[in-house]
Amino acid sequence: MTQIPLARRSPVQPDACNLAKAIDVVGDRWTLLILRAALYGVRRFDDFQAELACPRTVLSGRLKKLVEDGLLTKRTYKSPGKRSRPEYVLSPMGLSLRPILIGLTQWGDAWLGQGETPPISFTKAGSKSAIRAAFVDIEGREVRPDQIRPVLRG
Amino acid sequence: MTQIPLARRSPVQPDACNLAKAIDVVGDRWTLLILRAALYGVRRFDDFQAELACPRTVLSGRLKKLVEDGLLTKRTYKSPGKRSRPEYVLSPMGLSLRPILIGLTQWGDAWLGQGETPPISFTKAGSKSAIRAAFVDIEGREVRPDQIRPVLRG
DNA sequence: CTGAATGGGTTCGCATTTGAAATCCAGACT
DNA sequence: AGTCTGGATTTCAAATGCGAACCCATTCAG
Repeated sequence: MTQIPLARRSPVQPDACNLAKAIDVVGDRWTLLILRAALYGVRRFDDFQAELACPRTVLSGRLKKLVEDGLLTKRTYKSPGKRSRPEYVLSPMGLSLRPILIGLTQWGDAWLGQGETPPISFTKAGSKSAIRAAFVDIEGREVRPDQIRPVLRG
Repeated sequence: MTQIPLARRSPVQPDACNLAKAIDVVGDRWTLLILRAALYGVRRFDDFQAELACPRTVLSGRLKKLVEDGLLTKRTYKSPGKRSRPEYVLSPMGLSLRPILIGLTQWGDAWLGQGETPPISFTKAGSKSAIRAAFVDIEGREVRPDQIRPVLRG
């Protein structure tokens, strides 16, 4: 197992680090739960609310921030015979978080699932064997975790 | 671009979902920032504090929770001529979050980096070309995002 | 033309969490 | 004995969170 050498500070200041910026955008419980629901296709205010069981104030605030940050797009839908309503759909920026949330799901399956079969898993279309989050080189071949090396700019 | 079909509810109840459980464990700004630092090798209370600039109360609480949840291991170190101190090192459970945080870093590079060269990137040992987070099938070959299919248990 | 129903919020009051600073504590060094 | 230092807890104001109630516009039913 990779042992990480002791460091007094991280090599990149948090405020210059895109990971820290990403954490500012998605590093919040409700925000992550909203994105989880959105990736499953939930789009409407009341559906989010039923799904998350969170205060409407919080939901309203988080949706607004997600739209401002560009992860969700607010647009209008209209079912026939009903008035038009806003719905919140994932933008490309939001959609591209999918691998990360699937990775986190699988991490949860491995460490928090108490040995039970995961309720949901992922396969390649047309295949039955499971896929997993990993790293690949430029040619799409897997790179094992102990082969990963950080490189600082400069 | 994959368009996700409308759903009123997600296919897995949040409290049965390992993603939701994972979010309960790591879905917090300070927790994520602590893990970020830990993955770069930070281990000691004051080093975390200098790195994060967060209240010591909050840091103390988060470290305790991370130990309880099993992501960090509290152990003792002793520099010669100094008294022994606790340090917080990543457990295997914590280490296995690395791909996810690297993935999130690259997501931030892509969407929040304002076109600048990322301050840190990752390569395969002995190679110069960058690696990226992706999905692989059982044989370690990449699976494109639009090929991913969720499968419910049952 | 009312009146209720529905979806999508906002307002309000209170409880919890957070932040910043001060304090505490144990062991090593002088 | 006194001081320094890393690792925390205490204190209290300020921010954020929660839940419930309320508001608003539209549509449908009578």
